[in-house]
Amino acid sequence: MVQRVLSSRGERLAESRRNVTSYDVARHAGVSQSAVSRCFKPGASVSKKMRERVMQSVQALGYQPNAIAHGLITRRSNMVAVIVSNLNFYPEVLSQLSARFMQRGVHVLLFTLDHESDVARTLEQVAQYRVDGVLAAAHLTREQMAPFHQRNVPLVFYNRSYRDVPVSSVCCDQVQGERVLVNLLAQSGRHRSYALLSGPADSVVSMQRTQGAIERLHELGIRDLTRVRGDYSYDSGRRAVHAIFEQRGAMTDAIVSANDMMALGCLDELRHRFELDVPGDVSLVGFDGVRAAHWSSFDLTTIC
Amino acid sequence: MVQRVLSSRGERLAESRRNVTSYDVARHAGVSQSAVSRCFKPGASVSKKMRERVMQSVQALGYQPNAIAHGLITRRSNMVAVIVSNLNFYPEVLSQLSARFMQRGVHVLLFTLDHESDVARTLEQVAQYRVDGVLAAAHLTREQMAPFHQRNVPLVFYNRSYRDVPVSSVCCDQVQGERVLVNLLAQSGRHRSYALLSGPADSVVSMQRTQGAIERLHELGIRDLTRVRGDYSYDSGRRAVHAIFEQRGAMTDAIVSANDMMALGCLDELRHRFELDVPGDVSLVGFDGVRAAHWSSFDLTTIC
DNA sequence: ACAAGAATTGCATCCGAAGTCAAAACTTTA
DNA sequence: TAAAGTTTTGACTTCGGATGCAATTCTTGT
Repeated sequence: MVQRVLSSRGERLAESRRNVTSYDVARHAGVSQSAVSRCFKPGASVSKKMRERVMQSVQALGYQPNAIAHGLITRRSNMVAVIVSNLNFYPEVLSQLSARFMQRGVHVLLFTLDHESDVARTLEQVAQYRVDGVLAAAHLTREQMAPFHQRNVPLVFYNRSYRDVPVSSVCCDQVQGERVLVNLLAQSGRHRSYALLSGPADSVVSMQRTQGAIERLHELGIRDLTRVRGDYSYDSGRRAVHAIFEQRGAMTDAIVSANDMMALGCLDELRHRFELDVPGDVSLVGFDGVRAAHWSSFDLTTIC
Repeated sequence: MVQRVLSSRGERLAESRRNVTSYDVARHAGVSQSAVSRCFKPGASVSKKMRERVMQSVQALGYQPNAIAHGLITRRSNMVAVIVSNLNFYPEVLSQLSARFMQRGVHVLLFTLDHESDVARTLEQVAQYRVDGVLAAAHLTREQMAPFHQRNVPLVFYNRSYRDVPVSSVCCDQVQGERVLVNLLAQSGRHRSYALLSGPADSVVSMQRTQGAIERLHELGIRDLTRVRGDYSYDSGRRAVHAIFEQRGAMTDAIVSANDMMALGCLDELRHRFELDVPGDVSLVGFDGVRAAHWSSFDLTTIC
């Protein structure tokens, strides 16, 4: 019975479009399928003669091992999920990440979040692909992390940390970072009126940065603070300048932005629309250290 | 015999860490595995009662269908490979792409190329994952495309086209585009000396754009042309300005850059290091239409 | 040349879900 | 209420490669 099954497998080789499998290679080389499989496993027990014979058939048939089948049996997909939010997307980081992973034979399965709304659905997908690890540049609740811990899937956060939850994360201290930036502004001692430009309401990172800024400003005895909210984009930074000036006239002479993109938007709007000098008339700090912030047109004060 | 196998499968349920499978759900709900499977297939023949019973067990056990196993049997991985080169990486495009694919239940498996050197290895990986389609923002030779055609895997190129090879590609006409940009420079009629800043030597896109520029400049009777090469990066744009001025003194008053990033580098270097006015003293055109090109600090002339 | 040991090889089975097909359960009709 | 038709359900096989184990072949030592 089993024999019949095996032989019918072989016979079907004749069929057209099917992908070449290890059985096909085995038949062509006159060896067992196990032998073929072993030839692709580094460090397996295979004689030189066998390896040659198999590899010849591999070449002849153009065999490519099926990573999906491999993943099923070994329970390792050799893929890591990278979850990024569409809004604050770090291109350099992603590209470097992928390159480094690929060097180690791991591939990046990309998940993007439009709004934090579909996090749950996205996490389901992540779970279904049985990825070997997850790198999240997005906020997860404790409940959302749990499945990964249960299944022993490494979960690492990028650019956000959690107090009281034992998860790995690669990030800077958002609160402390913002305090440092505020200090830089304050130490010149010449600012009359501060504005604070936050990110989206549901961004934990924005919350932490904003908190750091407010704390430090309060400690420094600064009370006069305009607060506006953006969405992390360049354009929202430009709009924010208008919002700020509407609230306070053009008094504001220091702006603390929750990220670099918005800061760049502010900067351009201040300089080109309002014809103000930055940092002469208005000082500005960002956060993230994106490439563009260092370009000589901007030379934005930023960190991370 | 087969029965024993099945029952031993069931018994192993008692083991600890294993992922919950459809067999586990079936056993818990007292139905067959096929039934569980059908409950996850839209439009399958399942009674309401059955679906409820199964879903209850699914909830109870926290079952997540295994996309790997699903992919193996259906021969559809629901993944598309996106191959991008590390150098010219279009963040917005990638993020939009991923979002749109995800809406359709397809996921992006990311492949990055450091140098065009490891293309072959990368393509092997792509093949092994049995992706349902490939989007390549990189140059492939005819031989490298062949396997995809043979296996009927849709292959689409982004931002590069091939003459005489029947492949889909989404891109603009590089040659014509550059001709248009040259026209824009030329029509002012006030430029004495042109410089052409190309991309990496192995970039076909750069070759085409450069070719378009040279053709058109020649047609316009412009002979005085400095040529330098960059690597598509902002920094290489800055360096290029020095290279250009070393070759021609500061005569050059029009620069055609093969992409926007380098153009922005040029622009910043011209303005802030050489204190020249752009576009007053030197005119500049890019190519790609990246976001930053439209920022008001730059307002770079670009297309695509 | 032969036994003991080491290195290879093949058989059978597994990974986890999907699809085929026939049996079973439920409806409708006469 | 029995026959005929329709819908559900389950048993079994399949996808393609990995692996434990026994069988086989190859080395060694004597």
